[in-house]
Amino acid sequence: MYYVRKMAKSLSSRDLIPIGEMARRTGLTVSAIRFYEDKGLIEPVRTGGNQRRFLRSDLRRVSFILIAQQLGLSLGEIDQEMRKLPYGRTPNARDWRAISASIRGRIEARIAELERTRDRLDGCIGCGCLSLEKCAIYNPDDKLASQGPGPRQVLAQ
Amino acid sequence: MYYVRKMAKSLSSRDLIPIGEMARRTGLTVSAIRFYEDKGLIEPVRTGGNQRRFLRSDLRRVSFILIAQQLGLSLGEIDQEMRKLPYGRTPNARDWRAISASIRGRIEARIAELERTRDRLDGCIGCGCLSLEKCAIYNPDDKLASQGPGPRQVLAQ
DNA sequence: ATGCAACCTCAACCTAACTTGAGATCAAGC
DNA sequence: GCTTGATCTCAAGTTAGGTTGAGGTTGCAT
Repeated sequence: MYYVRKMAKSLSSRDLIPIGEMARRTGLTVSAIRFYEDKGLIEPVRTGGNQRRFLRSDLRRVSFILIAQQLGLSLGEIDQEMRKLPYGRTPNARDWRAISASIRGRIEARIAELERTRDRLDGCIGCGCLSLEKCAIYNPDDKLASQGPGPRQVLAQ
Repeated sequence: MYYVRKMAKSLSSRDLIPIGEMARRTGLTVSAIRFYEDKGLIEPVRTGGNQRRFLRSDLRRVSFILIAQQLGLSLGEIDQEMRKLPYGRTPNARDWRAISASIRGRIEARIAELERTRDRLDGCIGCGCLSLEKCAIYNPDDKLASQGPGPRQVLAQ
């Protein structure tokens, strides 16, 4: 009897992490962690009293979220990356290498885009046209490539 | 008399632009133009019947907004840049050169930041640690440099 | 067995940059 | 003068990534 009670205590305190401790250990706020659960990024178990308990692997999962966020991915994109893994597994070192490589592509692309903008801006500084019709910055390469909210097309002046 | 009427007509139809035409000529929606006015970025005059009428210089002003937005400035930052100009003048070619130079700085900085991240990621691909404690991406240079909403500090795993 | 910190849910609020809709008015051609 | 399209205001909705607060419950140590 004593033995069983001890086992039970050991299991719950060593491997089931309450949300406050998760917050302390990840640097997130409690509300942010709940928010991520809401978005389906983590799925803690619950105690009989309905309190969240996280597994150690959730720390790894949260680490992944934070790092990917740092790399500029939205929570939606992060969710997608994690769901690519078989059985919704928490990413391990091998997965991380694969995902990192794909993220590297995004970074490269973003850098290239900014470099193009910078070069166009250099040409533009001498020009000072401020005409949407002619501006190389406002009219990058593709005309009318419209997506999402925001300015749609270009004519002006 | 005839002369005066002609002048008046010439003035209003050539130089006072209704919001719909502004929209057509800038590619913005009517609601976006009203929104920019709301934010203080443009200040059209009004007709007796309370309709907005824009000056030709407002086309230039809107061009500036759109180009600066393309360069990654928020509407607030754009407003600040425009208010730097004496008498709230619409930016001309000389102003544009000054502002462009300052914007170029931001772009350079952003590129440098992404390059650092990319290089850290390269180191990280081989590591696969996924530990917030050690991760070079999540722990760039400065610890606890917290600003705005979002993750605050780092400990984990 | 009790006190209190930690936890729970749900709703509302926040910024940015707009859009959408309702209900009313204006301007211009015929 | 009438119709019709363009405009007007004002309120509410949208997405992302959360925060804040109210009001209520749990869990653990003493």
